[in-house]
Amino acid sequence: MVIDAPPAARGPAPTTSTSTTATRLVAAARAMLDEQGLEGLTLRAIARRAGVSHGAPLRHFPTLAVLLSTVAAHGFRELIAAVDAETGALTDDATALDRLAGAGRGYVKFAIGSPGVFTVMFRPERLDVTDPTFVAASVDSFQQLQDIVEAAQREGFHADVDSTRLASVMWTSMHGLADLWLRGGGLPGADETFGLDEFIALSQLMVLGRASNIVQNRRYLS
Amino acid sequence: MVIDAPPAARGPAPTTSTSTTATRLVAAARAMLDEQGLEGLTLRAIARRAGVSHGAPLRHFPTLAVLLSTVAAHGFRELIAAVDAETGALTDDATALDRLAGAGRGYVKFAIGSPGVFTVMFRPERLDVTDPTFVAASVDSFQQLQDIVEAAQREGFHADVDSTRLASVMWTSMHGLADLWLRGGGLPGADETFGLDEFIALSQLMVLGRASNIVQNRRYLS
DNA sequence: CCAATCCGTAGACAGTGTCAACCCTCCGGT
DNA sequence: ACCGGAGGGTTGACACTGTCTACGGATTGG
Repeated sequence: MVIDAPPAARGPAPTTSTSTTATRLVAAARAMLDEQGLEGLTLRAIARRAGVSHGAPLRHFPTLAVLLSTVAAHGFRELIAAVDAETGALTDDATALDRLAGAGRGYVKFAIGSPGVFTVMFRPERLDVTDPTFVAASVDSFQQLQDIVEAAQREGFHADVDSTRLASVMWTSMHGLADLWLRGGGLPGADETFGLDEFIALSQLMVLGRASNIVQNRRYLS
Repeated sequence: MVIDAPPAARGPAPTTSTSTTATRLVAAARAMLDEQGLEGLTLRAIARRAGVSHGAPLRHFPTLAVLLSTVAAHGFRELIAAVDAETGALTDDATALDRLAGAGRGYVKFAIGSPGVFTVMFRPERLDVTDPTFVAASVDSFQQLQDIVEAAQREGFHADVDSTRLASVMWTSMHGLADLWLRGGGLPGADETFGLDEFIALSQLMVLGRASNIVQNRRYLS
């Protein structure tokens, strides 16, 4: 019946130590998001998947919204890692603006690669948006972006603009692309020859300007 | 008990003709969205608000998702009107790029002014995204944008880019701003001196370039 | 005039989130 | 050595949800 690894059959702590019921609930929710998205993501279904009774989750999370906030917080940590991976893959001669473009690519590719978690991260109606670990993770994610933006500003990119506000605008441009792409499995005008990478490049061409496209064109526009 | 205008007390059609049960259900859902957003937007609550029994809605909409898709379709019609109003308010010497900027302002201002409907319009998990009237309304909304984009291209704005794809990118930039603004009641860096209008202008400064900002600066940046 | 159709009702059903009662197991203090 | 409490699991109940079905009354077309 239980698909994932069943937990403590009963009473005693398995004390594998990294496989507490709380973490297994979060993992179960995460797995369901990957497989089915938001659909059927209920408290009881998560509990079933984790192999516990329907009342068990409330011993660890006061409410479903808090459980999902924990999942979303993990999502933000993964997002940070994905952005790091994308910017870290740049060659040494990359400019700060190239890194900013890389951060945008990392953001969108994470969203499209993990649509379930990404979606729940931006469904405030299903989260407890005041949950401290959720808030901390999303603040850290924004700070990561702001750091990159500030580096680009030091190289002259819109140096006169407040860096927080500039980072906000960078965020909105990539977020809108990710959100609308996810909404309908693409965007008007997308086809085999012009896919996600091309849309990212086009969007960044407009937002970041031509200067940033030296690297982008080399990598993504043939 | 019933807050809105009660419908047919019983049997006979009131035949006010524009106040059928179907339209009143849509109006009730719309009113609830304006007042409480997504929260508590259930089939039965909509029925209560419309003054009918909980089974009545299914006589007119096969499912809650279809009812909400109808509400969302209305939202797209309103959005089209809001964009028309914003671009129509421009003076005669406005360029096509100014109109494009106006369309963006209209989009974001509609979203922030009617957050409930706007949000449901972009919650595919609560809609039947195959509903024909929903699809038609959203297609029309995109077409409206594309027409404006094409006019700007005729004036030289990124004339070499496919107009559908360019319109998609314009859409994502404003949509991301609206979505993230709604998510937290603002954006990092917003305050009394730098609000929504300023974020719109900053975003458009980057996406549309400096040329479009003659009008914008005059109107929104002091 | 009468049958069919429309459109409303009420009741049932499975499933939901949350709460309360219970119960077992572990651990620290005396 | 015991025992009391806490932690963390169980089950059952509650109000509520979306949808289905059976029912009933009015309107209307043949």
